[in-house]
Amino acid sequence: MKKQKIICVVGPTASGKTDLGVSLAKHFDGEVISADSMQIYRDMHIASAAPNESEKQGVAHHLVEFLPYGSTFTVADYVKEARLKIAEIICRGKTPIIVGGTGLYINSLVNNVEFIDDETDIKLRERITAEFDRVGGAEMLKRLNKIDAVTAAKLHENDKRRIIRAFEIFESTGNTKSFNDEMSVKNESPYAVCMIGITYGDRQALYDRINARVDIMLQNGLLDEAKSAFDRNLSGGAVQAIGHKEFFDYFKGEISLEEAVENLKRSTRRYAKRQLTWFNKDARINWIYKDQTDNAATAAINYAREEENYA
RNA sequence: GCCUCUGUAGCUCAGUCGGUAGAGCAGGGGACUGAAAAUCCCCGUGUCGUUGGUUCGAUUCCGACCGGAGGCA
Repeated sequence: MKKQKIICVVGPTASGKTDLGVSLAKHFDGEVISADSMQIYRDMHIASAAPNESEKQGVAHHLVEFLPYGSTFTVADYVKEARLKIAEIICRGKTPIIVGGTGLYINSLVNNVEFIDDETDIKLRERITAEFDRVGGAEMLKRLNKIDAVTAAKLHENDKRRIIRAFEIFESTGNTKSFNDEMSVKNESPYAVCMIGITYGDRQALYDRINARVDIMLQNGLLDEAKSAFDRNLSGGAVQAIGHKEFFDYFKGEISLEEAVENLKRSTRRYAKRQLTWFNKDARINWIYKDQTDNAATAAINYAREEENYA
């Protein structure tokens, strides 16, 4: 079966992915599918840097600001939705362009990871978490080693979330996480993907961009947006977003606004670094360095044109 | 002008009763399969202000000088 061609734009926050995605969409008659774990939520438009109508330039954008702030959404949900969107776009005879910075979402989609069709069992998770808190990470890891040595060997005793998840998988499916992981990538991907990465060659230049963008967000009303999130006091994926939680201590009167802004900038910088760590190991990515090229859009279009850049 | 305090990592500061030094923050590297903007792991050589002296040996003690802060006039 012939593989479906898709273009994928990745990179750290504030590197200009949105812009580049739109340029590619216009050139290749495409539609954008976001791969961003925060832009999916509503009511955090400024913090998540979701594209506004003028930035979209008439290009259709999918999986952006379509979920209530307090809801939960998982990688499995993402892959399911994104696959549907890709199929729809191809049906329309257009090119799907995945744009985003959430490495886990992108990898899972592009590598065709198959998730078991199953809801997250919160009760089970809570039970295992309580057990973890009772006996400690070292003991939990020891127990995990008995049922799934492969996974246990990869985890540190402090890696609470992953240890808990490993037990969660075992108890709900009866299979080990390592077995499920292996099974999850058995089927070959139906996509031929051209991965384009955008960043700055000079780390400091990226950080300068990030700092400046935070200041712009503040001018655009980030504080009010964060305040209303604070007042609603919801739970769910969105509360983890960088951009709101950094102001919570300020609203409580524990730190100054200035400190909160510095914390926000720092969190964003660290996030960008983690994103780079994630993407740097993906050999398929064709990198564009914004501070070393005159025209990022042209460079990206050239990559997307060459058949050899699809894998 | 005199007196006191002070000068150690990018920043804030410990410390060495004399054997060339270490924390926090910043920063760097890595991991990542259902919370992922989350979560987790690893990483500290720097003319110890400059310059003389004492000493086997000085960042540490003494002197001078150069910065900085405060006080007295």
